[in-house]
Amino acid sequence: MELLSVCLGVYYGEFTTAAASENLTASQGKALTVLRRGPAAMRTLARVLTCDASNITGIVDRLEKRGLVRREPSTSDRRIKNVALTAAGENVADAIRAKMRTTQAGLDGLSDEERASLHVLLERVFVPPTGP
Amino acid sequence: MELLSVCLGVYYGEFTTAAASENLTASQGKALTVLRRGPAAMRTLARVLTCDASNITGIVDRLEKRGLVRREPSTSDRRIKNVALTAAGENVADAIRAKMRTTQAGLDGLSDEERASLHVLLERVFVPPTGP
DNA sequence: TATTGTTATACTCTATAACTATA
DNA sequence: TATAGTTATAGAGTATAACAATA
Repeated sequence: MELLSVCLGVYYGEFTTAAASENLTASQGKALTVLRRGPAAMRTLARVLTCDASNITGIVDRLEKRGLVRREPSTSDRRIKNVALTAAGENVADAIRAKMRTTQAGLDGLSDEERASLHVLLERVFVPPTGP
Repeated sequence: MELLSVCLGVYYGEFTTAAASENLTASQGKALTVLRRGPAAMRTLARVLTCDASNITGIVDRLEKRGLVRREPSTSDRRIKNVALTAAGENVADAIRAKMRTTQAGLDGLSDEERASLHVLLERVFVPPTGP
């Protein structure tokens, strides 16, 4: 428990620093990281970032003002706005990922077998089994 | 890397919820958790919470107003104020810890051997070797 | 001179509540 | 009626810069 807290603190600290080096807050960096997988509705973004939907407006506002994301109307539901990374946003998201050096180096220091083992153990601790 | 981010989210979310159930923010809860190990100077607290020293004033102010911590002058250096948990603060810190049920249950689900293995792997990834 | 804690300031994140436009 | 996004608001966290007291 203690060690988990320390490790996750290191990880979060490194992510915050990486985001800051691109002049982004941790929340903004996290939003870009999420959008790296593909566009998402404002509501979806709120759920993934585990914050109230009203907060997303401001976060996306600031990212959009810097040209890192854009809002696109949904074709199927006119209430929905999808947020997508711009080319500049993709570059920044990639840059943040690349700057997670300590964590990445630590992972690279493990053998494939050890990495797989860590993966399994972390999943068992943190990813709750989906009941029927 | 991806999984680490998920684990961090789960752990941090659970901690935030546990702190909120005691009407505390995550930062306040973290401060109590740190002080559980013993009193610390304002400056030390800032370093552990990885934030600027100026922020600690407000965080400790709010905790002190609720009677969870107290400021004590250092006997050896009159510039220093040590922050210590009150009895009430200890109770709240214990309550937060007890409410980290999902994480604790996940850890309890591992065998002693698996837990030891996880410990070793996490240390290798996150705790950098101290060079000479 | 350097360090500790504080204050003042500005920005961001956060939840709540109320609003609009759609469904 | 219910949902998606927005706005307004208030409280909290955050870094920066400047300050008084002490080392």
